[in-house]
Amino acid sequence: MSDIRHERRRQSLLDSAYDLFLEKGVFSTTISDIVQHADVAKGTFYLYFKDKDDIFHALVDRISSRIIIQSEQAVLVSQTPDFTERMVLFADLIIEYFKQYPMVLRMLDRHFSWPRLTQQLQSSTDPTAQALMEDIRTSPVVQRMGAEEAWRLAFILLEMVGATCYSSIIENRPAPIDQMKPLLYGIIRTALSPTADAAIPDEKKAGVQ
Amino acid sequence: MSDIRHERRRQSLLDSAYDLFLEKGVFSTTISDIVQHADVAKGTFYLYFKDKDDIFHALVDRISSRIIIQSEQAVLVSQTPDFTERMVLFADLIIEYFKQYPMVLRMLDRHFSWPRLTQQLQSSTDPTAQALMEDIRTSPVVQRMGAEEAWRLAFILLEMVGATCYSSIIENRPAPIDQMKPLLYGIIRTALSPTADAAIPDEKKAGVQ
Amino acid sequence: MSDIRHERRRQSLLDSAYDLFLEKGVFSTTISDIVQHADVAKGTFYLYFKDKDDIFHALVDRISSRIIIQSEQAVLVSQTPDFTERMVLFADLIIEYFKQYPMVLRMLDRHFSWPRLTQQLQSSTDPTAQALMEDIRTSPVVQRMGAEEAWRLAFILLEMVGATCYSSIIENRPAPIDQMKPLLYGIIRTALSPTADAAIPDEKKAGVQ
Amino acid sequence: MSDIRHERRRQSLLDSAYDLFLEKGVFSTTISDIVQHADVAKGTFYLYFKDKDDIFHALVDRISSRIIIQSEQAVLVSQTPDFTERMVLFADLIIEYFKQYPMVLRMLDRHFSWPRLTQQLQSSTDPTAQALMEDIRTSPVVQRMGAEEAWRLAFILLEMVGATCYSSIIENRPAPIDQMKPLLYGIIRTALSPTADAAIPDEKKAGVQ
DNA sequence: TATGAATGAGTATTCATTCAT
DNA sequence: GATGAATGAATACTCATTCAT
Repeated sequence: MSDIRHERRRQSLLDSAYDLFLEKGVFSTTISDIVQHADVAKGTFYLYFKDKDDIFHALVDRISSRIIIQSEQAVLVSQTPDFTERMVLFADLIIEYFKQYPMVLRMLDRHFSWPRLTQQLQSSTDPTAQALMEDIRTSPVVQRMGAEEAWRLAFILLEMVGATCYSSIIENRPAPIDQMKPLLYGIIRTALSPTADAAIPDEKKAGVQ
Repeated sequence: MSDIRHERRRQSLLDSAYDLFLEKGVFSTTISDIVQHADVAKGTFYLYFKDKDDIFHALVDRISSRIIIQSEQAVLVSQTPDFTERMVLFADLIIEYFKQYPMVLRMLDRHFSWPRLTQQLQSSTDPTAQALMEDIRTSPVVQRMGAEEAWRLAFILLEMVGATCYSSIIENRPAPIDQMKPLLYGIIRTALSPTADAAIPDEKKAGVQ
Repeated sequence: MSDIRHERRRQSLLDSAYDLFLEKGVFSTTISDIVQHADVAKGTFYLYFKDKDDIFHALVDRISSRIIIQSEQAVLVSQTPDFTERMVLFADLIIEYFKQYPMVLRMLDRHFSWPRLTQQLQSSTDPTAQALMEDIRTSPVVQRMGAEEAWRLAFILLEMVGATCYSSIIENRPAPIDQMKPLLYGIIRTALSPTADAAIPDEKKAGVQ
Repeated sequence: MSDIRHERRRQSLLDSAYDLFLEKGVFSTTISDIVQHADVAKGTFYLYFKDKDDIFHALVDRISSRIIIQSEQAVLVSQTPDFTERMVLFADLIIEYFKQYPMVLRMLDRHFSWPRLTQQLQSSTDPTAQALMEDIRTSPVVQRMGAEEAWRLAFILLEMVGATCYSSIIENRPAPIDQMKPLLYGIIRTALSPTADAAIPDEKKAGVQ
């Protein structure tokens, strides 16, 4: 299958981009750098990717998926019984990942994002990804709020975690990430707990103005 | 006063950058564009700013301050008695601003951020900025959690609002901003309400891992 | 042969640089001028040379070689029997060349130099260059002083000729080159003559101090 | 006297240029650098010098004079009886100076030159400079060859020494300066000795061609 | 498919010089 | 004389993209 050769080469370019983006930053890495490091010809790049932005987003997707799946695997292993605590653990594992690999976080440049992921994860054949999807689908939160609403909530919480990681770990503000964690987890817990629903206002109250 | 001339010229360059960044995007705007639009010589730019990044960040600060102050003014006018509701209103006004001026949001490119702001606001002589600072300082949340902790909470909530605005308004996901609002405000209300504190775990529970 | 295309293009850039350096001077000639005159794209220049200095030195080498070889050809044609007189004739031909093409001398800007040349000439496949090398190697001076010492002497004499040409022809001092010639040739003759050796002090006398 | 202030400031600019030219090279030093280091305003520079070239040449003259005078002083102290040996010693002292301060040699960039100097020295009121002039004027060489011819010879020999120093000390070729010295001094000795005159050809023989 | 030489548009930045104060 | 803010011309160099082989 030439498809295998094709995919292997594509991955080789992604690997190359990953190394260089981490090392020199996305901006300073040129397509010349990438092909040189991947040991293919200049023109070959364009057979696989449209431009630097294209390969960057493909890379963001790959990394994000891996972080998500890796974290979910650890969640499954932990056999945490409570859904909310599973989600807190999930968030914690992601934060720990970024703590350990801050350069990855810097590279992602706030592009670590849930919605982009859900698309991928939902169509993923990876069993761990499917387990995560299933866990959320059958969660009490979805049953209480409905799937749509629950996804949005999950989205907001992940954005919150991602944005806070970026500011705290990369820009060192407003405080070290370990001091931000209790607050983040507190918010996640209350947001997912049944009592939290009460705080959600009626539609009419939504627009405060 | 040569200082006045100096400041006026600086503002003129910032105005020029603002117009062009909004119109053509930050990346596509060149220093040449900026000086031409401001009607000063090329070299003059470098007397005021180091490079494009420098003027961009100066601009982000200026815009962010203005949005904050403008929103706080409306909050003051509303005479909302409850602190939590003042904060929800404050968030709402910011969201409405970005809804109305999505290009500003795009321009800020996720750089609308609380900590960068607090530094400025705290040293600001603007009465509205001082009123905001005072309101937070004397809030029940600060009294309950302590100033440090409260600032971090505020920070997280603002990051959450900003990140959600960006995704929702600019990238149209996962849902229109009006559908995100109830969830955001719910989270803000519970986070600021006294009962929320119960959800904040002890230090020992913080590290889930 | 891609090598032939490559070399042809390189020479074309050198030709272009030669024309412009002579016409406008090295300083006033820009890379843009060179590529325009050579009718290639800007970027192409950088595939062949690092910067203006790089092409300048490549050009100096090319010109110097040509002057040397051309002069040696005339020496061979003259069938001058005596080695010393061959060398004086050789110097004279170089001086005459610079007299005829003062702009070349100006362009070389005192970079016409023997050691840089010997490297090239020694590895040259040009029969005239090889004849020159052979003539020197088998000269009585080499036999008397040893090769090392003789090369150094030749070097000093060529530096002397070059520096005097520059001052005399380009800066008109201290006198017209024709009035400098007798002195130069006198020095060359005594330096190469057997009796000159007597004047070369012992090592101990070398450090006057 | 405002003249004193003027001269002091001029010297201060020259000092500044000297420091910076040595440290960063002539090319990389800007007029801004010079005025900043001299602690005067930009415009002031132009009250004293036309441009960078102007101050550079003023500096070359100052340095060259100092080296010459300093060397002549040592010659006078040595009380060497023979004129030729005084000249060899003089050359040696110059070489030793450049050996000790190669950066000065680099800065002079082959502009250390006799004719430029003679003008200055001849009009100099410095007693050492006058002693040097007098020594040459009354030398046997001048008596034998005539003043004109002798000056030209001196010129050639100084050019030879300067060019050889530059190549040897700065560009390390063709050999260390200490190995070049015996040859240089041999040439100087024979050139100044009475027997050397014999080698100077008649006018008709001058043009070898 | 793959190559990599050639392209050339595009831009930041420097710095000598001026001149109103 | 002295200042230094303002000027703006001038230029090197990069790098994404193409296309003939």
